[in-house]
This record gives sequence, C-alpha cells and structure tokens, in this order.
Amino acid sequence: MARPREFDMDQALEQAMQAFWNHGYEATSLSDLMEAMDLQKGSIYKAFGDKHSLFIAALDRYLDDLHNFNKETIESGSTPKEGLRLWLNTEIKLVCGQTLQRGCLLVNSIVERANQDEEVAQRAKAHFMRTHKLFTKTIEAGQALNEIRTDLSASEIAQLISVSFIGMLAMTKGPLTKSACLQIAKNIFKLIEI
Amino acid sequence: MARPREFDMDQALEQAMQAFWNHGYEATSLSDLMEAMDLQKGSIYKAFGDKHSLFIAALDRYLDDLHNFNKETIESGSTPKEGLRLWLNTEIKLVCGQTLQRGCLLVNSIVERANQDEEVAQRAKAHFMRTHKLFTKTIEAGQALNEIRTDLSASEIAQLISVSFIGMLAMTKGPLTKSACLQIAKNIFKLIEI
DNA sequence: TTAGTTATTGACCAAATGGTTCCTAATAGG
DNA sequence: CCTATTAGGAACCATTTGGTCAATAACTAA
Repeated sequence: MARPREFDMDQALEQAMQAFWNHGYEATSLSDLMEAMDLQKGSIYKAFGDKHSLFIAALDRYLDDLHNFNKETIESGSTPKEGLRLWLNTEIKLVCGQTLQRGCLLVNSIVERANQDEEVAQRAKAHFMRTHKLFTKTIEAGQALNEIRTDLSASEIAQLISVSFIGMLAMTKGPLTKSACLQIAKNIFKLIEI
Repeated sequence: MARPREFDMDQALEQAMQAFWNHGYEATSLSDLMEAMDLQKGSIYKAFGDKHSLFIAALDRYLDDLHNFNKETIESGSTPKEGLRLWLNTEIKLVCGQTLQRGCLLVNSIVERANQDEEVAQRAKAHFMRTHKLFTKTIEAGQALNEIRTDLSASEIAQLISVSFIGMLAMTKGPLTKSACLQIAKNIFKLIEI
C-alpha cells in the first residue's frame, strides 16, 4: 500500500534509550538522538512523536527488560535468599561494569524528572509495585525456609533491600565503587539472615 | 572607593541554590536564575561567573550547611545511636515536608552530573568522606556502649546507613512517602542494634 | 569637587534548541 | 502501470540558550 519503513523501530528505540541513559533527558538533544538513532528529525517525529513521547517509550522498553531480568535472575537461584543474592550481585556487576557510570535509567529519571513529569512518576510507581511484589514473595518463601529472619515482615525487608539498592545505583554515578557495592550487598544479607 | 554592591551576595546565592535544587542544573535556565536571584544577567556574571561556577558555589553552600546540620543533630542525641536516629528522622521529616518533593541537592547533582562534571564528582567524594567519618565515629561510640551490634565494623554499618538514606532521598522524588521512609528508618535501627 | 573604581542595566550576539513543513522516493494493491 | 499512501530528508522556523559588552550610575578617597 505504501512505502515501507527502512529502519528497525525496535533498534532505533534501543538506541534512543541508550542516549537518554547516557546523558539524561534534558541533556540529550534532538541532534544527539538523530546521531544515536541514525535517523533524521522528521523520521523520528513521524515514528515516535516528540522528544518526550520518545523518552517515555524508551523508558517503558527499559522497564520491561529490567523486570524480566529481575524475575529471571531471582528465580534462577537455588533458594529464595540465594536468588536475591545472585540478583543483587549480578546487578552490581552489570551497573558498575559499564564504561560510563550511568546508573539505572529509572532511578536517573525519577531523580531528574519524577516531580515534574507525571508520566515518569506513574511509571516509577508501577515498576516499584511490581518489584516490591516480586521481592516480598521471594522473601516470604525464604522466611518459610528459615533462611531469612522473621522479626520483620517480608514487605519491610523488601523495602530495605530496594532502598539500599537504589542508593547504591545512585551513588555509582558518584563516589561509590564496585567493591564497596559488593561489600554493602554482603552486609545486607548478613543483616537479614537469621 | 567604588560603587558598592546593591544586593546581598549570600542571599542571591541562596536563591540560586533554591532554583537549582528545585529544577536541577540543566533545567534551570539563566532566566530562571535571574528571576530567582532578582538580578540581571550581567550582574550574575560579574558576581559569580558563568552558570557552572554559580552552580558549584551554590552546591558548596548547600554542603556546608548540610554538614553542620548533620553534625549538630547527631551530637544532640542522648547517646550515639539516639543521635543517629534523631538525625535520620529529622532529615526524613525535612525532606518529605517540602511542598515540592525535590530530594537532596547533592544526591540530585550526583545523579544528574557527577559522571560528566569533575567538580561535582570531587565535591561528592569529599562530602562523603566527611559524612562517613562522622557516622563511623558515632557508630564506634555506640558499639562501645553496647547499643549497636559489633559483628559488622562501624565503617560497614555507616555505609549501610548512608546508602539506605540516599536511596530514600532519591525515591522521595518518586513513589516513596514520608511514612514509608519513617518505617524504613525504624527498621534500619532494628537491624543494627544488638 | 573630582578622579578613579566598580556595579547595574539592557541591548546585543551566535549558536543551539525542539519542532514543522514540504518535496521527493518507494512501495503494494488495483 | 497507475495511484494512494507513507517514509525520508533537507530546508526552514521561532524561540531560547548561555554569554558579552558598552554606556551609565553610584560610590569613596583625596
């Protein structure tokens, strides 16, 4: 019927996500996006709408990937606690192993934009509920197996792990090193086991 | 000798800091700063240099205030552990009590800029060392009084508290509420006491 | 009063910003 | 082989960006 798209939408979105992840929303200009996506302005606008829509689409893509990763990694552990430990250590290695310390796109976006961008705030909330459920379920299972302390609720322990992990993610963009992260992770597990 | 400055440098810097705190570095334009500081562009440049220098000056001001606050609040507790608890709860109430959820200027700046702004990175590191020392010293004292567990070193516990607190700061810009923060704080202390 | 010094102001600037439009190219269905 | 439809690309746009500068105003020491 009409001229077919020459580029791969998914790959272009991936490239846009990388650009936003590297430099943040404000600091990523249309020119940056054009270069990263290897597209002209007009094509970007036709395919994705304006910069903000593109950003939200990129964020959604990131969050889907992230949630799948979280779920699969946790479930691949030999026990619930070991799943969590594996997840945390893997995340730390991934985040700190990047050449440019760019943290986590979600955390970055919340800090940069959530208090002035309803769509970001909404996605942050949704992702957190998802993750919180996943953690809580896992910790409950660990408590049932007597490998996690029970004087705090699974939900409370999940919150502690989340918040600590997010703190690490934020600080890896600054003074926190990989080895410091790994030590903190070890100590978190020391505190929550029986 | 010459025409005296008509405005209060310190107050102008304070206003600039508020503007950067509210909207971040990139999203704060010269026009925003002019309005916030109630000064013309020329005056700002003469008095503070360019936007980046002004930002660094504002950050330095913030960090000095913050460190004094931390020190005084912790020391005003009846015991080391109570000092830390008082500090954490006070911080949470302050940060969450703002009309615009804007977190902490340092954490915001690290996430937005530390991986591309050497001066921010350097200040982040310096502030963290200061704070880490303060925490470690306090926790050591608490351990000596048998009010904090000793199977982790004071330095390790300090890291855990820092990272958790920073995670909270970041997330108050998103989905984390004040009451959730207070509960997390309570649980942190549950985990570190004997 | 005056000379020297510094602050304030507003006009000015080049470059970059996000965003639009319009013309051409390419395709699939009839 | 048309024709409707959509993609691509480049030129274009107004606005805003951070930043400069020259003219003027205000002050003090002599």
